[in-house]
Parts: sequence; structure tokens; C-alpha cells
Amino acid sequence: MSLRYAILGYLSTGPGTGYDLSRQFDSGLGWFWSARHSQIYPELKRLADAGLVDRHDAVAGEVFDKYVYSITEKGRAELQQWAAAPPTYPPNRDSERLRLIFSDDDPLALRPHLEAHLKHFRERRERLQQTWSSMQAGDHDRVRARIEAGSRERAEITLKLRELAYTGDIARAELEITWALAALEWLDSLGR
Amino acid sequence: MSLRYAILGYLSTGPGTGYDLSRQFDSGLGWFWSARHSQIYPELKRLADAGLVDRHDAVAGEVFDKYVYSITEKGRAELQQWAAAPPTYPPNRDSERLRLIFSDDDPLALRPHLEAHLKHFRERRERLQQTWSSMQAGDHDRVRARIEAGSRERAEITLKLRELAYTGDIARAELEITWALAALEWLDSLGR
DNA sequence: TTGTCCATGTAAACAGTTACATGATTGA
DNA sequence: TCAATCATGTAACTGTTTACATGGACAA
Repeated sequence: MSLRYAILGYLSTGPGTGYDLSRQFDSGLGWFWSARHSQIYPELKRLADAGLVDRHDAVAGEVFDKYVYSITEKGRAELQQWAAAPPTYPPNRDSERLRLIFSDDDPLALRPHLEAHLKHFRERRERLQQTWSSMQAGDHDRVRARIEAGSRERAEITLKLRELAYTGDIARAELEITWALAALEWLDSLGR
Repeated sequence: MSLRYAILGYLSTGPGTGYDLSRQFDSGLGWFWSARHSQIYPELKRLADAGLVDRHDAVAGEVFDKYVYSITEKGRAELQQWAAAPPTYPPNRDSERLRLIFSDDDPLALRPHLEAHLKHFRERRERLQQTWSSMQAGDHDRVRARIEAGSRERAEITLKLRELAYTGDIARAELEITWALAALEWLDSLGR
């Protein structure tokens, strides 16, 4: 049920279309949540039906162009209530670990798999660092809007929360890199 | 599609029932994958239909007691093939992070949320450490069976793979603890 | 006799992915 | 005119959770 809050959170900084959300899930927001357009459009309709967002037609010239959604007061209240609610932790589902512990029949087959792990998290770290840097530089419209919407103290808080999120995810990626390097080193010692 | 491999992996050390699997997903295996019995029983039936496991009735006295499943050669082959396949990384879905970045309207509400994070990962770390210690001591039948089934070198590999999995997850938990502590410290400085 | 554990299932609902489907606009 | 991007939807399927359902064994 987090999808609706990801959407409300996005719209809390300003109006947007389903398509905007879709692109956002492929970039910035996508670090924390993601969804396909096939899930987004119906969910936006449900949010509108529930009165958490308003929908109005945008026209290009004379004809209908797209739907623009904006959050309502009710939606804002619901978002804040959810944000304050106690966290729920999903059950562990890590197919990587599964592969690892069931590879003892053929451990050397783990090599490409560990190398992929390394590559994946190195790329992830780079992209996270880039996103975070450009955000600090003020390149992200939505976050800038969020920052400029409030007081100076509030701006600091907004930025600090992003910092916690991004540096936290960067640290996670670094942990995976260190882990994979250690595992590869052990594999090397096995081969010798 | 990892459920079937979690099941095959479990059965690769010896026969078991659906109920055994269900308990296992609540303990040892549960660190890496989990499922409810409502998902396990139908999946076992599908595995049997596909010839990856054999099913035979176990009788208590004269009457049917339970179904015992054991992996077939075909099942073993399928498991190994899957274990060697390149990893796939699921899209990020972290409702914690979502709550964090959308809490700038009321950052002090984050406190219980960060404390829950801390508690959750401290408990997780303890339980992981305990499980790993008792496994090293040879308390886990399945893992011992797995170790005793092969050569001495193979035994070392089995243990080392578990070590990589458990210490990796312990390190992840520790990262979350460190992160939450830093976040709480910042929150404290905000309150002052 | 009451509660806990063992044991196995099905049904309904929810969440998410993949595939199908359409059409306008814009720039090379 | 061709490809990419903008824009919105539905349908079928897969995976997971929650709830419903049953019954034997055993110990307090």
C-alpha cells in the first residue's frame, strides 16, 4: 500500500500527471519506490475517487491533452498520518543469498555471480552519488520547490532528510561492494 | 520464481514435508526467503507434477499421516542450473525511506520511527548472530547433513558460504543501526 | 477439556509485471 | 517519414497475504 503514498508524496510538492510520476519512478523517486504506468494510472483514479487528489483536464489549444493531478488537504493529512505511522518490515526475500548458500556443489560458478553483484552495486553507488550531488547543487525542480516552499530551518530539514536517505543508500551499496570483494578473494584462494 | 528454488534447496539436503518447510521459513531459511503454508503446499504439488520432487505417503500406524517430499535428479539439476544463473535485482521498494523523505513537515514525528528501526535491526543482528553461532557449533541438522554429505573440502565450502551469507546480513543490520543512531543524534540536535 | 503443535488444504483479495492497444507531437 | 517522446489506458498473468477450513496427537 505504499504506492499511494509515494504518489501523494510526489504530488505534495506540486501538481503532476501520471506520465510525470512514471518518469519520476524511473529516476529520483525510483531509488525508494517504483511502479509501472499500468499501476500508476488506476491508482491515480482511485486517489481521485477517494478525494485525496483533484484531477483537472489540461488542454493544448482547443483539445484535451492530459490529466493534471494535485493533492488535496485531505490527501496531505493522509500523507502526514502515514509518514508518522510505525514502520513495517517486509519478510526477507533475497534470491542472491539463496543462490549463494545452495552453490556448494559448484562454488566456482559463483564467480560471475559475485562479479555481477560488484558491478551492480558499483554502478548503483555512482548513480546515487551523482543524484545526490546534483540535488545539493539544486538541479532537482521538485526538491528545490520543496525547499523553497518553507522557512530556512525547514529547508535545512528537507535537505538533511534527503542526505540521510541518499548517504544511507550509498553506504548500503558500499557494504555490498566490500562484501563481494571479500567473497571474490576467498574464491580466488579456493582456485589456487 | 525463487520460491521453488528455496524449496528445492531445502529438499536437496534430505526429504521433508510441507510443514517442515513452513517451519523452516519461519527460522533458518527464513533469513533469505520466506513463504506461508498457503503458498508452499500448492508449489510442492507443482514441483511433483513437474517431476522435480517425488512425493510419498508416510503412515503412522495404519493410517495416512503426511506427505514426504524428496528431490529428484531432475530437481537437483534444475537447482544447480538456477544457482549458476545471473542474479536479478528487484526494483527498490523501501517504504522506510519514503516515510523519511516525506516527513519534513513534521520531522520530530520521526523519532519513534527511527527508534523502531534501531530496535528492529538490533534484534535482527542478535538473532542472526545466535543462528550463525549455533550453526558453527553444529546444532543445525540440515546444515550438518549438508556438511557431512561430502568431502572435507566441500564441508569447508558449505560452511564458508553460510558464513558469507550470515556475516553479510549481520553487517547489513549493523549498518542500519549505525545509520539510525546518526539520524537520532541529528534529531536530538534539532530539538535543542 | 482445553490449548498447542502437527499437518494439509482452498478461496478471495491485493500487489506487481508483462503485454496489448492507441494516438498526438516533435525533431532529425 | 521515421524514431523518440509524450500521454493514457486495459487485460492477463504471477506472486503473496489473509482468511477460511478441517482434523489428529498429546500434554497440562
